[in-house]
Amino acid sequence: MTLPKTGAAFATAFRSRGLAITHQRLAIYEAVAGSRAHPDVDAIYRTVRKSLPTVSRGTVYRTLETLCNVGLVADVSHVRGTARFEAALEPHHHMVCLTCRRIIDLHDPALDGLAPSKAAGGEAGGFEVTRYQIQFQGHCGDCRRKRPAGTQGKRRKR
Amino acid sequence: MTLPKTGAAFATAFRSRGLAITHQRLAIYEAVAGSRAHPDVDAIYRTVRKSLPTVSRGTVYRTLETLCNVGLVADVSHVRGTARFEAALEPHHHMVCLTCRRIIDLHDPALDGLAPSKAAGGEAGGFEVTRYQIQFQGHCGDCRRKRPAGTQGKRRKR
DNA sequence: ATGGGTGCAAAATGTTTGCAAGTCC
DNA sequence: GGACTTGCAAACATTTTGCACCCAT
Repeated sequence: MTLPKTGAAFATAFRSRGLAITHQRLAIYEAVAGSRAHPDVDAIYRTVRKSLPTVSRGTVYRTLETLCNVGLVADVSHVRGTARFEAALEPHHHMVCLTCRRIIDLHDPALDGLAPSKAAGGEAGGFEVTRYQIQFQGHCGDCRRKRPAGTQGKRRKR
Repeated sequence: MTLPKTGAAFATAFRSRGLAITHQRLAIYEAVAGSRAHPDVDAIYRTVRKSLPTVSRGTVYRTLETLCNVGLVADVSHVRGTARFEAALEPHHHMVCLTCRRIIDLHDPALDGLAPSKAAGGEAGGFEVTRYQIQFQGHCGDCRRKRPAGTQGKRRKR
């Protein structure tokens, strides 16, 4: 689970869910897995076009959603959708409910003062941290009460 | 700096930058400051319409950008813009360059195992954390070398 | 063969922008 | 009065969707 999934892992993830393995899906997955740049849809689209000149953007969108659902790919910006705002008070963190998209403020002194250790960030060289923010994702009390549990929604609408 | 800015702080922030204080700006700021729900543009627009029935969405967008720039309001989802993806490896964190928008992976064991302390989240009641992700924001080595320093860009394009 | 997947194009969202008119200092 | 703001509408960018055809299983 540490390095890029092999084609085998890819095939397994799909077969076990009854999803077809297509050239497009493979190519799109490889485009993401082969980049360290956290590419956006357009970058992925352009990359895939090189090997499959006829793919459409629609397929890229649909496939990325599928890949996210099967857990092979992740959307980096975990709070997606329309922009959301808050009054700028002192820095704090957020708990994001994956079911109802509610965002709950979290002020917790225990989480202050973190910093990436020098050793860690390979490419971190010279990165100057202005501030940071933690997003705890999960399910809020309300939603857990409503839905049994583990009954996760699909990818949220943008 | 702890509780919602007063009208005075609002006026100061604007005057000191030569920005006009208008009904719209005040109402929009109050709509954000008066909500704990991290409202999106549309929610803010609808709230403001109650007192200023003629405001336009354009003004809401522009004003929110202005408020972000003067530091009175913050965009909750700090990694905004188009959706960006990565292969799902083990959980890790990100350093986001505010200048060039580059996202750098950060694997740092020292940052694992965090959890919101029970005491903290007032509304946290029953929130079940599935995972979490830290975003360190700042400026990457490359950008710091190029621009003197403190020369921050405006709000990034969506 | 057959049902899910793809390509294409249109539609739906969300956000930005140009410009004339209005407002704040 | 002059510069900054607003409202409006059009332009843009991004993402979603309907539908006919195609291809993995």
